[in-house]
Amino acid sequence: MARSNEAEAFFYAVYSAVQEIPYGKVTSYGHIAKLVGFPERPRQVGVCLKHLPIDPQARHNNYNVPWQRVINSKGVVSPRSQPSGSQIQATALRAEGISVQTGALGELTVDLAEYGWFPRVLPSAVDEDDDMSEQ
DNA sequence: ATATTGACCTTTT
DNA sequence: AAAAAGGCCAATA
Repeated sequence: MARSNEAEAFFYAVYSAVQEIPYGKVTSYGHIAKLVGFPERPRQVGVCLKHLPIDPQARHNNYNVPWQRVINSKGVVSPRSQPSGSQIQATALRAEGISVQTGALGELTVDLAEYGWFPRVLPSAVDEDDDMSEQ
């Protein structure tokens, strides 16, 4: 089964990375992509998560994967196809104590400064370099 | 079989 | 400052 060994590895890597997200924290698709070693493929991360809770035995599904903790880089829950889906995700996030604000257009925004989880991947890129613009 | 879409991100106007 | 374009590749049409 599976498509290719490469694709399967990517799926599993993504699921593992998502499982690393602490409870009550969120991260972005792009960061997950970086963690698995493919910073240029954030969209495929979404493809992987889309497969998750739908079919229990369709593909490498894993109910232990907290897909809800993955949002886009703007700190907004991805609207996805149906508006209800984002609401479900927002509800799940609130259940973890994450504050999700609803915009006028139904945009579900999360404060990345508070709930964002972005561990640095690079081994030794910057050490004593003080970042002054952080917020 | 080819063509378009999409739970996105970065770089470039 | 905001908007457009490019890129990526599995899944769907």
